[in-house]
Order: sequence, then structure tokens, then C-alpha cells
Amino acid sequence: MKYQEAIIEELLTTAFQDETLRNAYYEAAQEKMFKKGDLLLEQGQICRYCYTLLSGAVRGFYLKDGREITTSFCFASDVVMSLESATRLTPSPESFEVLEDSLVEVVSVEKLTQLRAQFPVLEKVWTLSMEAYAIWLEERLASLQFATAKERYELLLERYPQIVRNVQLSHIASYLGITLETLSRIRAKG
Amino acid sequence: MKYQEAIIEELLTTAFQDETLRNAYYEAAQEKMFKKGDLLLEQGQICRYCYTLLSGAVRGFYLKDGREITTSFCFASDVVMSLESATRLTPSPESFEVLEDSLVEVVSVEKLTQLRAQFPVLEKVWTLSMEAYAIWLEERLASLQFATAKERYELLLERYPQIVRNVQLSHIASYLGITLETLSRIRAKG
DNA sequence: GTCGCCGTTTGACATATATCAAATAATTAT
DNA sequence: ATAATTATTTGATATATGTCAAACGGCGAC
Repeated sequence: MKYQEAIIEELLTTAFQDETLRNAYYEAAQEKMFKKGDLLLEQGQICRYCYTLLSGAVRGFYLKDGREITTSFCFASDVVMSLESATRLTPSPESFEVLEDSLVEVVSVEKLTQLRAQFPVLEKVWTLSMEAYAIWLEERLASLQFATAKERYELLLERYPQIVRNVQLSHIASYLGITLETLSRIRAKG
Repeated sequence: MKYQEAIIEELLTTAFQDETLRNAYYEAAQEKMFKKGDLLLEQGQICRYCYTLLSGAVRGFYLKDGREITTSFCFASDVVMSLESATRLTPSPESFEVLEDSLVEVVSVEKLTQLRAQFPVLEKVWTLSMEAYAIWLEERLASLQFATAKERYELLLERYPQIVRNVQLSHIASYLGITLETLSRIRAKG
């Protein structure tokens, strides 16, 4: 999972002016440093924590026929979590790997559920995040469904240049649904 | 948009035992019959209504380079709406076309927002629907990202046989991200 | 029933992308 | 710094899928 939006950020900023909420949240949350290569969550495990990236980068991926398919990239202020696993308590379909040393805020999914129940504004943030995430997925789906490899790469470059700058080709390639050789050739030609 | 789940259905059933809610809802909703070929929403317009299918079938699609790309199929009890357009009041990226004569329950997005504010259980249904929709999109994304055309067709056949039974090939093909000739050949070989 | 219209199938060929292999280039460890 | 590892580029070839065109089939209008 990932995705943040201006409106949501604002709502959160306002919400955190409430001292009761702030205290409850910081009691539940814990800052942790993760190292490059660490796994925040492994495919098949149940996702029990919600990770908010304060700095660094994380990649979501799953294994198919022995090779890794990248599903998402997360950077500062993005949320890392398997939505499916966290809400249904089923095995996660994907793993999350730390791409560079990252500072992360960790809250357990259970505690998060309590906080949402206790503070309606957090429930509202959750709902808006779900909407934004679904809309983001719709857009990504459309780009995979009928754009050529070149179009998909150019769209990524336009919308998410920080991915192209920071992440190795093989991960970008599988994110775009192509091989790294093809991606390399697309970049060479321009 | 589409997607319904057992848990959500149950919650709705319970909610409708509340007479106040039931009255408020039925005052806001209106049943309408649509004919094959009707457009519930046209690409570029703002989505002002939420349509719940009571019977029949609807297809979502958008135009790309002059050809139609199918994004979804909806059947009885599915909800038809452009999530992006309805929540952000922006032009809809997709159209919705009625595939066969359909009975539809229509509520305005504005009224729906009021009802959600008035009845927390409806807000809960909305949130759960967003989660379910996002998870459904994640799954569909994974299937488009790295499955072959044959695998995608077989997955569709397994998970949503009613689509394959009821819908013409050209729509299924663009839904799978392939041409109808390729789909025809996949079916011929088995 | 016959005609005409769609939707589907089939064929020949073009093209994008994958695969396998090797050569460079860039990072990391020693 | 040098070696060792890892990432990227490039080349030759294979394959899946697309494109264009024609034939076939079912089904409603008349």
C-alpha cells in the first residue's frame, strides 16, 4: 500500500493539534531505523504493523515463477502495509524490502484500529486514504492495460521521477511489466 | 467502480432494519429501467449519481487512440460510479454503457454523502467498500502486470465466469489488454 | 425464407518484447 | 587501489501478440 494526498496531510496536521490524540498516537507509535536489505514484511506472513516512512525508500514485490515482480515503491511520508493482509488477517501476497537505510514510524495494525475507533478524524483519514489509493490503482491499471512499454516508462518519468532517479533498473522494469533489457533499450533510444 | 463483499452485504442488511435509515434511503433512491446501449455516465462528465445494479449488466470503458478500452463489467448488486469523478468532482475518465436492459437504483452522490454523514453505519459500509475495491484492483493489477494473455483469460474464466458467458469477445479482449483476434485464438486452442 | 448486419474465426505477415549470452560500467569489499 | 561483485548495455535470435484482410456464422428485419 502507499499513497498520500495534500488534503489528507492537512487533515492530519489539524488532527494532531489535539493533544489527547497526539499523546495517544505517540504512545502507540515507535520510531525505528531499518537497514538496506531488511524486510518489513515477508510474503505469506500476516501484516501486523503499519509503517510510515520518515526517510528512505521501500519496495513491494512478490515472487512469480522464481522471479521478483515489483508492485510499488514508497518514499518519505508514504505508508507501507499490505492492505489485504492487514484488513483480512490473511497471508500477505507481497514482501516489502528496504532499499536504503530508512527511518520508519511503526504502529501495530491492532493499535491503529483502536485509534481509528477512538478518534473519528483518524477514521476519516483512513477512508480518504482508501479512496486515494483506489484512484491511484485505477490510474496505474489503465497505464498497464494498454500503454506500450515506452509510454509506461515515460509516464513514470513524468509522474514519479524520484523512482527513476533512485531505484535500480531491474526493479523499475518489473514494476513496468517489462524486462530490464527492454527498459535499457528504451532509455538508450529516448 | 464496482465490488461487493459478503461482510458488506450483511452489514447493509442489518443497517436496513433501522426504519429511519430505510425511509431516508428510499426517499433518496429512485428505481429506473435502462435500455441496452444507454450511457449511465459519459467520459468527461462529472459523476453525480451512484447506480446500484438490481439486474442486467454494465460495462465501463474509455477511449484511447479512437478505440474502446474496457475497464470493468458490473452485474446485479454491483455499484456503478466513477470513484475519482464522484469524490473529486473532476471529469470522469470513463464511460459506463448498459449492455442489456437493466433495473438500476439511482442515488445522487450529493445525497449519498448526506446519508453517510447522517448514518455512521453507511459511512462504515463506504469505507469497507473502498478497502474491498482497492484489494480487488491490486489483484487485477497483478494479473495484468506479468501474466500472459492466456493466463489472464484463464484467471477471468475461473474467477468471473459470468463475464465470459454474457459479454461479447471484443469487450473481454480489451478488458484483458489484448486484441479480439488473439483472444479468439486462445479460446480455439484451449 | 432471404438479405444484411454483427460478431467471430482464420490466415498471412509485421512488430514489440522476451530470452539467452556476452561485454562494459559502476559499486562494494578487501 | 585492486579485486570482486553487481548493475547496465548491447547483440543475435525467438516468441507472443498485433495488424490487416477475408471468410464464416448466427440472428433479426423485412
